[in-house]
Amino acid sequence: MLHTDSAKLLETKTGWKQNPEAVRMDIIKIATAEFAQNGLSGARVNEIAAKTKTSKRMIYYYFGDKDGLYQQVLIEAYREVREGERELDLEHLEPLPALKKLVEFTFEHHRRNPDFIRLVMIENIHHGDYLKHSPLIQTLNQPVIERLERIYARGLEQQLFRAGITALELHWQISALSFFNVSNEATFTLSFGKQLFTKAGQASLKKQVVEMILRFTLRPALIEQYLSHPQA
Amino acid sequence: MLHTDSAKLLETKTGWKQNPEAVRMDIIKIATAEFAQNGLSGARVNEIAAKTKTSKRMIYYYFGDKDGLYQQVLIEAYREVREGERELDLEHLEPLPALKKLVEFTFEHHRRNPDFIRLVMIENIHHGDYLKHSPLIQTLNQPVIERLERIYARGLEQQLFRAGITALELHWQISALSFFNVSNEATFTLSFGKQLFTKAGQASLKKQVVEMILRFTLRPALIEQYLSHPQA
DNA sequence: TATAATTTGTACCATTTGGTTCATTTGGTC
DNA sequence: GACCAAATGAACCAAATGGTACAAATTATA
Repeated sequence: MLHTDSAKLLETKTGWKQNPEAVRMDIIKIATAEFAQNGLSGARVNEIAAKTKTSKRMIYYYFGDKDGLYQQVLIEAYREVREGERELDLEHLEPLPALKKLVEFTFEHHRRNPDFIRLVMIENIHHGDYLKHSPLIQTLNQPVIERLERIYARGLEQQLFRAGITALELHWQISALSFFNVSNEATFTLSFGKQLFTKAGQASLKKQVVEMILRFTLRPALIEQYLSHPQA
Repeated sequence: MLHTDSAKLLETKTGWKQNPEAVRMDIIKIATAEFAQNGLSGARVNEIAAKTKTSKRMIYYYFGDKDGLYQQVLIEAYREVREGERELDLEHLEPLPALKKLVEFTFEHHRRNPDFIRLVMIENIHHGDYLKHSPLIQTLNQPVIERLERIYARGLEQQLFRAGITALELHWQISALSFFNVSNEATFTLSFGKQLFTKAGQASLKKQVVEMILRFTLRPALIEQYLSHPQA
């Protein structure tokens, strides 16, 4: 009975053919949602197993223990999200539109991946203890900075951007604004109402975030010229 | 033996005299640290009880169950943090210094209260379910917006600030930058190195955050004039 | 001082939870 | 088709965990 569904996935080769990779990914998918929803200690291995196409036995067979599963979930989540960012082609754009597009994309990308955001929150609650053991992450994240660096360098060259800004700090700022928007929606809403989290509110917020980054980066003399201001 | 210490706290009135409020606060103090460190499901009632001057029995006597304790911890944390913000007197300052001081204060205040930040993170993981049942929070948070509103209104009047900004969005932005700085330190460090979290890195970051808010708020024509720029 | 109400300590319990044991099935290979 | 290694299922377990029963101590009160 458990196999009526999974059989389809598993018989990619001849006949039955065991397909560990598919089973592994099925477990990770389910576990991702479960950890994101309930946290590390909040998630239940039994619950994860029940929602999986396979059994608890398999979770321990493939991942050793709960922590091992959580760790793989984390890494997979990072990989997938960073993968999604790679499509973004900014090299052929002028510095200002490139920066604008990058900010908009980051803002939307975070919004579209709340489970990833939640996993990162959870990992931060744990002081990054599980990501520590995976040297893969630096490699995975480095390109983000380099891309931003190139945009900034071009903007400097063209005397569009002011000097004295580091790509790392700029990335930090873009991340902060985009991350917080998703991570703290619940408490912010309870404290100050839903306004900012309606469709209109989010659109406005995105625009403001873009403006904030651009006004920070542009040479002041160019701000009026490059930013449209509808009502004043 | 348990009473050798607590007795001192408890005999504020005549003789022994039970002092529930002191016991309650002792429990909350310990529980705050424990929840902040381990999350809701991660924290252990037994552990909290052990570190307390009193017993597990008392926790259930005063707070009903684990959730009840967590809820009180949350509310108390909010109250205490907001209390700390009230000392800030901005009314007698000119709009620009007032805004600058507010941003700097928020940035430092978050940094100084990591346990509060962690509790808010945890509560967001739980979709704000426990704060929902406490109508006190809106009341507790409203003043922050009003204070910012007054600063902005004065800045507008003096033609220092540009039009079209809402106090709520501005507060959101200040919060985002200050919150993220503490909440995501672990994963950000693992991804991009410790640079931004050394003493020098944090000082720079604070300065950049202030600049970002001011450049966003000031009328462009006034930026060069009001912001010092040492190296260019 | 008898009595009622509040407060606290000890021992205990039912359930849940992460994790395992053992046996079986499956697919490939000689 | 005999045999082996990989993969899987079901029942089971010890420990941890939130929570409680019961009784004792303390205080206030009449």
